[in-house]
Amino acid sequence: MPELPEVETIARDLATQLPGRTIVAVEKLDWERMVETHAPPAFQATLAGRTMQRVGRRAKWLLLTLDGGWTLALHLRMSGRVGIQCSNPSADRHTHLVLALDVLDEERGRFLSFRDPRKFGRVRLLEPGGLEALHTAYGPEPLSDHFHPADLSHILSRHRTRLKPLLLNQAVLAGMGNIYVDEALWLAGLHPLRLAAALTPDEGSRLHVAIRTVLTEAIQRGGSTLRDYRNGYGERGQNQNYFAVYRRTGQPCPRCSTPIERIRVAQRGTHLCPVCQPAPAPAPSVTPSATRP
DNA sequence: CATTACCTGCAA
DNA sequence: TTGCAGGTAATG
Repeated sequence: MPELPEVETIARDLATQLPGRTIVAVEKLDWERMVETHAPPAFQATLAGRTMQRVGRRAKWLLLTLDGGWTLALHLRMSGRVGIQCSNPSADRHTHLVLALDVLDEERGRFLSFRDPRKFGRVRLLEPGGLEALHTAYGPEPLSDHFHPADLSHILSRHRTRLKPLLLNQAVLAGMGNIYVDEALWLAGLHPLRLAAALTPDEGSRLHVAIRTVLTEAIQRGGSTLRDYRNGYGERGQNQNYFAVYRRTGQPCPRCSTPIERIRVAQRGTHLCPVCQPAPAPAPSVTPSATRP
């Protein structure tokens, strides 16, 4: 599901609603494996009475800063959805976590919910040390002011792998997923099977621009909704209407009109324009070429 | 690096 | 019925 732009959009929405609100109780928790750090009684005991101070994001984690140095971290994985509701959503069979919030007035939602039909989503309740570990587990934030072309060049040069699996690796670069890797590689004109370390300096800087452009535009459009994703208000994103290649197999490339192809890379459906993204030279054969005169 | 597992729902 | 899905961790 959500990649960086979707999680960022949710975080910005929640940031207008949650700071200052107090968690009264865990109203529902019916999928215990969702909470990785605590058994349900300790989870409830630690959360109850805490006030939310800030909402942020690191990689694809949504971070709710609580008083006392705690952080509630939510990962939506493939089908997770987070939102604030005025009426209790606990009856929904796919809503596995509901936090009851303090009552302010009729307008403000009183329930913070995590819905996830596939049950891949995860929750961690972290002390300061745990938050540090979470931060160091991930690569740089691609939209940070500190992420320069040289940082990407360095990443590319020190990995002997192909572009797509590299960009999907959260420990190397945080926040890219299947959609935005395909889109960024198309924008940069690079085939997903190219070897990272073999890019020219120009190709590296094109990729740097492409990554930041694709992510920034997706945030401006409120993220991409394929099926499950909704922002903090339950609304769909619009970025899916602007995909160049993702899930556009057979449709014309926006740049050259060649039909988009779909291949399998790193076990993921991968979309590309065979003209704009020329395939790398095939792996060297074991025997020398027999086509010599 | 590839495969499998984790889950459910939906389209082909 | 099969295969596929926005992610990641755990295996050979």
